[in-house]
Amino acid sequence: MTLQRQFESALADAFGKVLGEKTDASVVAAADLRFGDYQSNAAMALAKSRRTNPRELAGKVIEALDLGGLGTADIAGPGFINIRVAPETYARHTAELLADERLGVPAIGDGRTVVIDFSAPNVAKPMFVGHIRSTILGDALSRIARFLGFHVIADNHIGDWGTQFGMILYGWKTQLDEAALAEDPVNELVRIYRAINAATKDDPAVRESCKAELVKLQAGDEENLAIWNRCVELSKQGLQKIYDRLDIRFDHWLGESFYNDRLGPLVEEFIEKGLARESEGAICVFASGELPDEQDPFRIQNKEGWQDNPAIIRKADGGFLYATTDLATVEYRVDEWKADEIWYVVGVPQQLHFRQIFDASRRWGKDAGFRHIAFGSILGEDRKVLKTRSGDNVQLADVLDEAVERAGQVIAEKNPDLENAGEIAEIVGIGAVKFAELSQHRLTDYVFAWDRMLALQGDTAPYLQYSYVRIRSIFRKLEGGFDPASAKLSLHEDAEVHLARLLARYGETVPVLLDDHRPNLLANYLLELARAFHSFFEACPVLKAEPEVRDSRLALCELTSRVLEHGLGLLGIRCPERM
RNA sequence: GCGCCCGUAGCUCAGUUGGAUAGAGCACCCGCCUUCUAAGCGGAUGGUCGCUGGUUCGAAUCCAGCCGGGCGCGCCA
Repeated sequence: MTLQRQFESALADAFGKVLGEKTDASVVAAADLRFGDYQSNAAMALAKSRRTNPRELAGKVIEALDLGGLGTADIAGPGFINIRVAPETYARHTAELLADERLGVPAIGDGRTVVIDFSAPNVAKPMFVGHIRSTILGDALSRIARFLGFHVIADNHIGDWGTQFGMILYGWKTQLDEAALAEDPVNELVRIYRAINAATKDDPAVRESCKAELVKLQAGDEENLAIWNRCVELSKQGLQKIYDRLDIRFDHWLGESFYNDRLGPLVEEFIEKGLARESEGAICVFASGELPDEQDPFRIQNKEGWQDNPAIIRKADGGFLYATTDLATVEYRVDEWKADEIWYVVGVPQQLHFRQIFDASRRWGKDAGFRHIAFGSILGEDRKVLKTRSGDNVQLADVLDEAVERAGQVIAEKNPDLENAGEIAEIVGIGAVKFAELSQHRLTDYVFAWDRMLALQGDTAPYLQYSYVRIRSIFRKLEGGFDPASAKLSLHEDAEVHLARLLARYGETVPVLLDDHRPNLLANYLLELARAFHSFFEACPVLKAEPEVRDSRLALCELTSRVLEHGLGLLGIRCPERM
């Protein structure tokens, strides 16, 4: 059990004795080490509701408090209860964590099934930097949820059926370069897409031809279906290369096309059940009237007052849309996969869309714990959102290449004799890109800048990886064996105690990451841990210390390297042995 | 017009859900490599947390109103 939970339990008992009834007493890591290791504001909160003096209440609680020798408690200010943990407690706790393969992290998921929808690029287009957020965030959340005991289904809902296929089909038939296709399929698809896209702008005839190709495809024309199939396969192979580099795997790739057959019947079902009706030629889902207007995602207010803001599920021309596919997808995930929760890792602009989908799904009887895990936009230098459609967008593959290139330069400079330099540059460079994304609050918009995303010093993945590397280096130079399982720890130096203090907090940090789906809290924790380690490393020699001190410090090093490697692993970032 | 998000050090950003003297990184300045990897460590400088009120023992955090920025509001995804 984490120290935090032990203190909460002891404090709850003490409050129970004093107040004569069961209460919860939350304990958090102290804001400032001068106040102790942990603090509780429970006395102030409880005194308020009971109209008693908080300091007095805190005093009685401290008298009744039994910390079992883990530490000492005192009162401060208006009624804070501060807990100071004894170094021996940290020493013992560190030894316990070394024997625990979960590193102190409780499994809170309880086997519940959660479907995570992330990345979802369009086929026949490369991934741009804009895709980085959903892809990396979604993967990290998948790893975290899995470790916390959820049954995770990672689903890549690729855009394999959009209207862009009209242009691609027409381009394929009129100007495909077979040699270029063999060389670099995705690039060739992009080339014809762009060429036709440009042509449609000033030639209505081309536009009509594209539309005709799309209609033929949707009607099941064999030739067009075969071309479409080929395009999707080639695109998937291209995407897989990037996912391999990013070390990302999906359990399913059920794209839009997978739900095609369901769309027509779904719309009919919605009409039959009175969930949707015709309006201006289109079939729309409107407000239920069950909610007050201000809570209803299908109603928004404007000059004329409350107005319907429907989700269109069938166009006037009979075509289906984004909302239709998303509803079919919900149905499949709830009925076939028995999803208890569905998380959508999609940008914040689509908030309204998801509120409508979630509400419509519930009224339809397809209920799950829906979560739109929104994130902010990546902006260009002009502070405008990077548009996927504009041609000057930066490709994700180029960002990765540049990151690895820069990491390679640093290695050549600092450690020219390093073996496997190429492989390590890949681990470091890609780690840097991932960490730049994950260390930030997900809702923050940011301007894309090479130097910022590819920084290798300061609060970055390489900083964390470097602390791991320093530890591995110690163990390589260690003569004779060391058995972490039988290590006896005694902590004397401030740097030792502080390192142990942070190691104890890993199990307190990981479970809260999913409260609001924020991996950046883990990034913050890991940076703090690595800072503590680097300070320790400078202040406390390990190999040259007396045998008992040495073993104690080796135990700290061992646990630190395990937590760093594990924590980075939850973010999808690997650790090299040397760098 | 209505809704959502944002405004914190010169720059980029955190801030454990209302706690104590608001923290990191970058940049700048001063120190530290014959001792376990200097992608590092120690120190210095740097803030009216957009503005004004309110709620209370206590507000960067919650509420209201302004100012500034981003995004979204019927047949794209």
